[in-house]
Amino acid sequence: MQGLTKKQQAILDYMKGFVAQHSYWPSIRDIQGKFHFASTNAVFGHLQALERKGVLQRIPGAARAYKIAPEATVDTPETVIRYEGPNEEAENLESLPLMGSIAAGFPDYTESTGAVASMQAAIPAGSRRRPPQSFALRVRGDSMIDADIHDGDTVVIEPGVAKHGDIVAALIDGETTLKRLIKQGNKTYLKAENQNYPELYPVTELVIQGIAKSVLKQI
Amino acid sequence: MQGLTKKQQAILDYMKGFVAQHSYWPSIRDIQGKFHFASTNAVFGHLQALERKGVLQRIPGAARAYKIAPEATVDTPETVIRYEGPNEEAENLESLPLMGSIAAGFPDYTESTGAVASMQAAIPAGSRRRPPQSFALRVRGDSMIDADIHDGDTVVIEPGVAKHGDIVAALIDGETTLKRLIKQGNKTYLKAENQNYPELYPVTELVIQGIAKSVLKQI
DNA sequence: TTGCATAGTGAACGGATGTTCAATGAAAGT
DNA sequence: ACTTTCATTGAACATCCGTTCACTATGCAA
Repeated sequence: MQGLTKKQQAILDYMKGFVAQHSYWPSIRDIQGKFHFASTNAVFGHLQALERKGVLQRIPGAARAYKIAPEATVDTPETVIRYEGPNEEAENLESLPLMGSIAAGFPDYTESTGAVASMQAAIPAGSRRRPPQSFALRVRGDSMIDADIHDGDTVVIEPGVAKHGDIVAALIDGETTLKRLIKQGNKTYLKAENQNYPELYPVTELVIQGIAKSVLKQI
Repeated sequence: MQGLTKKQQAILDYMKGFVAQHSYWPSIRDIQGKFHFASTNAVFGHLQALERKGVLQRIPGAARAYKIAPEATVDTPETVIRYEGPNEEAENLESLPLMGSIAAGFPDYTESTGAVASMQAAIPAGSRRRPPQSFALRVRGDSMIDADIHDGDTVVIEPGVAKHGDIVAALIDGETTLKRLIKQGNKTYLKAENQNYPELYPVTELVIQGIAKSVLKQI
């Protein structure tokens, strides 16, 4: 049960990004096209590997249907946050599965890759009533403590167009990080809310998975 | 651009709920089965209607692939907190209405409860392993700011036996207040976490509605 | 009445998509 | 050297699933 291969990680990242962008999963042939495989079976094998390693769950026979396995590592209860309108039926309710953890620090690979492997991006569709497509992420790291977001907190992420000053979940080097979005002219930065961290983190290509709307803190 | 039909709304809600639970969209036949249609075309027509009305976007030819149009109307977010185990079915869920708002200050205002009546907290029906019965309360007042609980926050309350040091929702003079429970010998106090408030609030008869387990903060 | 949108049945088509079989080669561990 | 795992090709299969066609029925507005 070791870490993921480079390509497995890349495929997983692509799937996460795809889902975050489209709100539905890619087909095997979508992935095949992206990675220029000559056979769908190449993708199929990787997906099997991802499932065998426990980071992805396939739904046999169903098209564009996957689940990201919740983090197997030690953590507190699988908290789920849900938005709901008044007087709604139970079946109409929406839950935000806890997709995994999010790094609040910049990716530094001093530690092994295993811990970071099982992140998840967005999924879900959303509620017409309130959040369009929301999901919850557990925060790891301390780079946002000045924004009162600490290690172990759970943030609710909503997809949407991020503005200057928003706290966003962004995909950097295959890992989702939580940072404040800074726009200066035509340049974009990600800023950690921690005096001990470098002020601005310039980015050219940026995949924003959503905007942090609220924080759930364990007392 | 009139509103949705009852059935259109129901189908849309079902799709949203399905995605929230499974992290992938339902197929047309999934919907068909749910609503006991004899033909897939019944669903197909409704999906077309939903798309024509602009609330749903189909991706032609792609299976289980949809997008939900962001909602135009703006209203106050009806935030609800919910605990759930992984891989839980929606049918097992039950929702309990929110009790109202909770005063984080000692009872001093005389306010009606009407404004906050419509929130709901939901918990899984079957799973005893997680919170037995949880509910959410919106915090009013500032008496717990030293515990990082501010006005407007939402706290998740779990029934249970409160220990010394727990933050509890207690009923005082007919109003629920949020305080830290202090036990000294055989005496019990409620303590506000605010330097400007009196340290201890002695109580003889105490109705504890639950223990605050987590806080949801709007960013 | 005449439309027109909504709502539905029943059957069928065809493409999209997951899945399997056979086979090759490289890298890594025994 | 031998086995295992990983990575990939190529072709084909089975079916899931979106889509279309033909037809019926209701309620509503012009």
